[in-house]
Amino acid sequence: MKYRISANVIRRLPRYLRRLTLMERQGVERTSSGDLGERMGLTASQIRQDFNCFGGFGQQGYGYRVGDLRSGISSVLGLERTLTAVVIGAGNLGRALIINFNFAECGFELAAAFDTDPGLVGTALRDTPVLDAADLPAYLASHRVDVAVLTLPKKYARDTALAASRAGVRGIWNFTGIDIDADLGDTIVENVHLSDSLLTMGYYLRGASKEEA
Amino acid sequence: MKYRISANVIRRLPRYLRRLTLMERQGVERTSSGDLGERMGLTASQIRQDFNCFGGFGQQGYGYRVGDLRSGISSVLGLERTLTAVVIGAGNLGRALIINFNFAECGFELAAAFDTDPGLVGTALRDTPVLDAADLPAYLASHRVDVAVLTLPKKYARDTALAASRAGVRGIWNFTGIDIDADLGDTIVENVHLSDSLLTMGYYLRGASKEEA
DNA sequence: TAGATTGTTAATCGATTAACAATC
DNA sequence: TAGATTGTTAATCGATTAACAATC
Repeated sequence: MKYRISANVIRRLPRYLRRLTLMERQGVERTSSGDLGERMGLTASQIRQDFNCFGGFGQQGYGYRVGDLRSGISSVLGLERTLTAVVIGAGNLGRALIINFNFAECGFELAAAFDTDPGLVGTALRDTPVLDAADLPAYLASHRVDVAVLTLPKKYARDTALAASRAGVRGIWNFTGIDIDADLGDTIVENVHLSDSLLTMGYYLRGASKEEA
Repeated sequence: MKYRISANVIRRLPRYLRRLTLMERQGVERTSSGDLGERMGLTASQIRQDFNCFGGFGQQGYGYRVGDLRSGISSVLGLERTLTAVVIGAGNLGRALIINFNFAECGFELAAAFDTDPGLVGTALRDTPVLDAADLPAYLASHRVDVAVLTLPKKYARDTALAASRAGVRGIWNFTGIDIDADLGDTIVENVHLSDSLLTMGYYLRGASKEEA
């Protein structure tokens, strides 16, 4: 049990979880660092190192039981404790998340969405009520909200994040495409920059064709 | 000029580009590794190392001209050469990308979207025509498409990726939430797992409150 | 010129890989 | 027991940081 787990390891945990969930569904009951490494493109060594950050999930000479490993990692991520989220901005992206994204599988309950569109306010999207954005401050004051999902226009991002943070929201999942680097105290901000991912792929694509030429 | 640029450096380039674009808009004309590092939370050393992978963008004793640096990085990413993309699946997420995502800024032209919904086929979403998914093979055969954006249901992901790859598509930007690890030759797959990002934040959120308790 | 800041080399740090004794 | 595979320590590799001469 290491004192401090590196961010690299933490960022691999969701991948492990995903793969193990898949294997469990496929009926695979047993695995080993070698087997898992092959499936995931990692070395057996790295996998054993990673798992040993949290104390032995495995059994010498046998390997790992898929179910135990999955629930062990799930527990390291804290998934048995459900946190509460609200989506702020029910445009296309907000709706996509509300309707398609599996918050529960990530240990979150999606309690409500907020929007300014009078045509949306009062409706529900797949069991999630859409409330008036004007009522957000009152809502945050009276409900425990752990995470605010920002899917509203860029220009409101900063102020909304600041207000949410001051109202006790502890995490901001930010899809607005701008970096929120205001002083939010110890509110954690996870900036999702889809463009980073496409730009990176673009680099490799263009590089690849350059070598051909 | 290093022989091989590490993936770590490449993944930082979009962040540099974003920040420099912002600074340019704000009218900042000049910067230094120290200044930029402070703005971005990186060390001056690292920034100089990163930039020197591509040959000096700066001037000793002066620093970097923001515009030059931005266009230098833009050029490293290959943004002057436009690639072509199509979105496959015009549900909420697909529409969110078509309508809100700035493909042009990432060096892509969004040529078309594909869906099976007869109510959508034939319409246009912000200048992007929505075509019948049944015509996708014919389209790929007759148009150069560099990247397919997968925003369709999970179950079609693998087959669609395979078909696209065989039809000459060189990159798959995959939002379906499953890892596509079929043998796609040298087609590059960029899997976007939004859940990874939320799970990671969840880990830190839960950890933070544990320490409080 | 003097001051500032790069480009680049050297030192440190951390992460990955290899090796192997422990043990199921 | 013999074979397999972990947990863990040691070795390697790469990435970040520090230092400093070059130079604008």
